[in-house]
Amino acid sequence: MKTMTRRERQRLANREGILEAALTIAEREGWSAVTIRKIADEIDYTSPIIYQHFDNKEAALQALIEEGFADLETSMRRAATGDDPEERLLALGRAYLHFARDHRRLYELMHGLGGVALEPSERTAAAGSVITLTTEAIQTWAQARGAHLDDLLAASETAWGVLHGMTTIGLLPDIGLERAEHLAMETLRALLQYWESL
Amino acid sequence: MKTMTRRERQRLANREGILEAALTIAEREGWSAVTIRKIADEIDYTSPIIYQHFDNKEAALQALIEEGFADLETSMRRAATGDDPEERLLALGRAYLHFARDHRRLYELMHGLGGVALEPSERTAAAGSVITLTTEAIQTWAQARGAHLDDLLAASETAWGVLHGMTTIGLLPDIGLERAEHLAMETLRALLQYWESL
DNA sequence: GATAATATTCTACCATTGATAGATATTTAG
DNA sequence: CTAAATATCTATCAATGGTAGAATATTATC
Repeated sequence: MKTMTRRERQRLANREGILEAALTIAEREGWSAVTIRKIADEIDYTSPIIYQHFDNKEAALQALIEEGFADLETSMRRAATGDDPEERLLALGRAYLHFARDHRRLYELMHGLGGVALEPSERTAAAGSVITLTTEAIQTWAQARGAHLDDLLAASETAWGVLHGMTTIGLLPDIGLERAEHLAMETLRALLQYWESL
Repeated sequence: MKTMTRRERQRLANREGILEAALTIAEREGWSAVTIRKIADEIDYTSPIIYQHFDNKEAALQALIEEGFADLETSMRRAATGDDPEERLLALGRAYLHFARDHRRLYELMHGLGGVALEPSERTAAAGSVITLTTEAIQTWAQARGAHLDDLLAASETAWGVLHGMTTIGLLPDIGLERAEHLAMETLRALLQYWESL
């Protein structure tokens, strides 16, 4: 009996268990309700345990952010499978919006929304691979189309800005992520046409 | 002597003084450093005074947000003076980015960044007039150009998303708001060209 | 199997925060 | 000059992030 409880605990009182618990609480009550004590409660431990796995609350959330960007990258990679370079770019964008729809709270955390203060620089670092992915897709598209894009990085940053901007307004109750996805797709189409015309 | 101090205090211990103090602290140390006690210190009072003017901390910040959107609207109105509808739209966008540059911290607060949790619905309400302004400018442009825009609101939301998205990435240290402004302008141009081609 | 060594977990505490009640000063009115 | 009204402060609360050290459980040693 006791051993059983013990084993159960072992399962939760590790890095991953703590992060899961934090995310669970955030999904229920938002990020500002995520406290060390509630996380500890969620995994049936007391608060000091958390500090054996993370230096502080911020470090734990930072870990979640990194996991989140890794997941986002995976989702985007999986989505961009088609042959048509333009369709692949749009699929990348759709995957981005779908990630936000399916992991709202995590998306909030990853972008400094939801009442958690985190250094922007650390968030940027985590976003790096997503940018790289987008840059590659744009480069492929530009080559296929014979478009002459002098600043590839700028194009990628622009796409990123568009996706994040539309997602942010899509998170507002009046607009919604479905509509935001539509707006984002149209904007991306507009950008591709524009780049092709340069 | 005492009267002097008294008068000095009177000047600060009102709604506006409190909001000014909060903003001052935020400019110095960021929003998560803005505490009731620090605000009180800044205006040479003790903390309970704040609650004579605002129900709670959130209400004070909400008031700042509303002031912020009103300021943003004013800035944008002032900027959009030219005759050419396209140039006016771009000027609107530039004014948006310039506002973020000149009032970084306030912009963060207005958009839920910087570690302050606020109901998105209230922020949306405050943003209403900016949307209206943009919508009008787009409508004028569409009429002048004979562009057939079936969903004017969608166009306006798109522009808003682009501006906010580019601003957000511009706030990141690696990119900067100057570059973000350039990217935003290009995207708006792309959108106008696209809308015209519909 | 008892006991010492080690690892694990908890209790008790600290300073800071948002917020409130009630005491104390200060101004105004009679 | 006193009394009512107003303005302000002190003292306190519960919740938070974080830490030290006590207590418990586990493992190794004899």
